[in-house]
Amino acid sequence: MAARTTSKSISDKFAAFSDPTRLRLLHLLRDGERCVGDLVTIIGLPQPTISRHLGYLRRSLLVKTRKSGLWIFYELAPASTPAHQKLLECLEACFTDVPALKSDARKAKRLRKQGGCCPKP
Amino acid sequence: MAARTTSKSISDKFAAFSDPTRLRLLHLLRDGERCVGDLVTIIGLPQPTISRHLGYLRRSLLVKTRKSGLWIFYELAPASTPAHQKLLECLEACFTDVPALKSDARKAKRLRKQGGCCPKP
DNA sequence: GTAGTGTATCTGCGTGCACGAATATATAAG
DNA sequence: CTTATATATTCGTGCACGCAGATACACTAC
Repeated sequence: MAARTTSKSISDKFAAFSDPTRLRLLHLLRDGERCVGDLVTIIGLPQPTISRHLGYLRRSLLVKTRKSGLWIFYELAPASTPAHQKLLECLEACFTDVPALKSDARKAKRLRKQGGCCPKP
Repeated sequence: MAARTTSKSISDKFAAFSDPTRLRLLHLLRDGERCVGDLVTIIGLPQPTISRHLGYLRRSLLVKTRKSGLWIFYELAPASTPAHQKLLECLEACFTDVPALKSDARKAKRLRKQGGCCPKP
């Protein structure tokens, strides 16, 4: 359904939300941008896997990227439609449904304090 | 991801929302229960296709069924979690995103007046 | 230039869904 | 019991995804 080319349909956004790993990524990005390396550290899956999921999120226009030297920072895209806005609200609500989100949040907080893997601009 | 057996995870609910036909079915059920035949009439796809999508929605616990004689009535299931509640709110918001929903609503209203294909209990 | 790090993409394999077509189940009517 | 109607399921094909591993690309440092 979600093609390899940029696809802005709402169905593709729902599809993006339908994978637990992508839900974890989106949830992590709620408190600001992150570089790929930090996301890999927090989630604990291989880097190519994380990059593939981030690519999926980018193509469904759920995240934006910013390049700074060697690092690429991902952040949530602002809501473009009412349905997109409601989906972002789902993200908050999922916190009680998906157990992994809680431990992710703990690791994320710790990593912020330590500075992460890349220089903060 | 979404198994053929009953699956109550929130990811499967997102997956259920990620198909345009299922989005149309869910949207139609917002104003009360419908029998399969009426849904077929409104959507305009083959009956086995509609039944297959309804089965998917049933397994993800998004709809409930009620049997009455020869007919099976489908209706939206009440929200079971905060995320489920937000998803139902997405349904409203999708109205502006998915063009098919508008013409579905027109056909649905007309069919209500005509009584549909099955006796109303 | 070479080396090294951060990120993205490709390859191969397995699984599950979408669809069309045909068939199966269930209830009702004669 | 036979027929008709309403709904569900199965079969086969094609496609897109998930993962792991290997590799390619981009930028930086030396």
